[in-house]
Amino acid sequence: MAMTKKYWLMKTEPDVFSIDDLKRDKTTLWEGVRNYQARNYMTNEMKVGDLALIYHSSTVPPGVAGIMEISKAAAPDATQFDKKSEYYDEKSTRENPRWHCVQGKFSKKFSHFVTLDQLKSHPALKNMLALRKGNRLSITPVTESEFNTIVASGESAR
DNA sequence: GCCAACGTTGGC
DNA sequence: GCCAACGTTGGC
Repeated sequence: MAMTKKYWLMKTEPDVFSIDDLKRDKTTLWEGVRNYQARNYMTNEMKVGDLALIYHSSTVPPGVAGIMEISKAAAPDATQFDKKSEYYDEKSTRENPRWHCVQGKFSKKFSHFVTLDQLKSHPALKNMLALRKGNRLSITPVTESEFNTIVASGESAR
């Protein structure tokens, strides 16, 4: 029996890594997550074939830029062992790594960037986890209908 | 286990 | 650059 596909929203600062970088590179390791709840989503719940909305944060305006498909399950994040990396974690060991990351592959860039204002004003998204006040998690689950609503906005002719 | 102090996120 | 909201750390 095939597992039900899950949907996610994953934040990235496009100055660091953008949907265009993903399109160019084809795949990416989602390195640098240093929050346990976000990590747990990757290690415990994300499966190959899941789809993630790529959200550009700290931009004007912020919003959803496209879609990435999860292409490899979570594995230890190499940057935690790299002393030169800003993601280095001295408390992490190779025997017992703290941080993991999934691999994603480019799926699509929306023809229309879906801004945070549009997300907030859409009735079908009023319960969306990522939009709740104070939510700073870089990875959040998205329902299938929320996902489809956002994709429809991103792909709509305007 | 509590909680104050501190650090980070991310919209504005 | 500000700051609300939240997560993490570490002393006790």
